[in-house]
Amino acid sequence: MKLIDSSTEHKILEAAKTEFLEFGLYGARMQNIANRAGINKALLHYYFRNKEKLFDKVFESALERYFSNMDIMSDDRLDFKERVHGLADRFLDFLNEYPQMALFLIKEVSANQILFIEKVDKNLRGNKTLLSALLDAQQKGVVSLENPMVFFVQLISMCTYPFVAKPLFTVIAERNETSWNSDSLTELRASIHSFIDHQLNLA
Amino acid sequence: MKLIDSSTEHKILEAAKTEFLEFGLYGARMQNIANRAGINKALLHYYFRNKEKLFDKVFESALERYFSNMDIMSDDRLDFKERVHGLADRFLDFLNEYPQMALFLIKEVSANQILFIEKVDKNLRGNKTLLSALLDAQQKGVVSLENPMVFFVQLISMCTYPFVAKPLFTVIAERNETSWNSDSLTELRASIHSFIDHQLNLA
DNA sequence: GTCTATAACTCGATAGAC
DNA sequence: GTCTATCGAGTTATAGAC
Repeated sequence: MKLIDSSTEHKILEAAKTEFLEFGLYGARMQNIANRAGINKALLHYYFRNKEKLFDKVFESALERYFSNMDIMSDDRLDFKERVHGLADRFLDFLNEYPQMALFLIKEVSANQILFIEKVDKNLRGNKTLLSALLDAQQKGVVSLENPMVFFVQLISMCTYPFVAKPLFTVIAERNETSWNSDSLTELRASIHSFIDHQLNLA
Repeated sequence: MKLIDSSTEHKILEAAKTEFLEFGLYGARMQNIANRAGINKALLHYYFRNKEKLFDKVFESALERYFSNMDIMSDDRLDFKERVHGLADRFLDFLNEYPQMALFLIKEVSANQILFIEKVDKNLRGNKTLLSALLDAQQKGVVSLENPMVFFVQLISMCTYPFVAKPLFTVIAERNETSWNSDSLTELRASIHSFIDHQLNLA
């Protein structure tokens, strides 16, 4: 693990991240990445050999950032329900900061499922994820859910899809003389917390 | 409105639909579409002039199919709550039949929001949509929601994202020795109906 | 390491025969 | 209407000078 990236390499990765997040693997242009980084195309190949390898690096770091939110599921200072609430908040904050991230990950995971499986294993070895924590808590009687997998899917869906489909929701809201903005997001967050409480208290 | 498409034109549209749904506007290849249709590239241009015009036709018919699910919001035989339940079922059935449709629409709407706005107006003139029906019902006191827009977003998210992110959920489920299959979908459906009941009965 | 110049290739589109 | 052949724009990738 290098502590300081060579400045050029770092600039390229930042530029590539911006470009790939916006346009995806096939839509992105090596020329644009070079321009953003303030260098020329040949250097991209000097540092990363080809487009796919460069993309891989970006994809990997995006996945890493995404899964780093799961840390909270192992936080000893919190009880189980607090962890679930905390994770929902983390996801919402994360996607609010990087709104393109959700669609990017979904698009590329769908396009290349095998690459994704490999990388997930790399990122998650040993760490608790939401689903494994839910199954665990269910088995130990900490919570009593109808179906942990369904709860998991619903929760992730409510946290993620609003960002994935933001353009669609914005248009539909405007057509109906209402809006989908940061205030709505605050209210969505509150409603998601109610949902969690309601589901986890069915015990 | 032609009753019988010339066979070639119809074959091209079917082939284009398959290709565009899988790869999107930029990922799709005219050569692949020609191969699927059993003809050659030149004929694609003879019938549809260029790639974008062909895509437009496919996109438009996908949108039309998607919004046709909204019919139920104007069904006089049902009361308001039945309509909402019915619409959720329709969406789940629709996406179960065309699982790639959700991601396709999202990708292309995000990539070309303006085209989408035009086409939405074309598809929706006069018809009730879920959101407009919710706002209406709220105003008339038929239901009493905390925030109709938030409920709308949550409901659509729970119905749609499980299909958008199916590859992701499948992988994560397998990692945890459980599964995400058609049985899970039945249980998801039940849970969504509970959610609707719970939200609409807060009055 | 960084640059310029260009090779090699992909792909949408068109010309023109049948 | 349908085909073969080919053009030309746009892109990734490489050769080679500095």
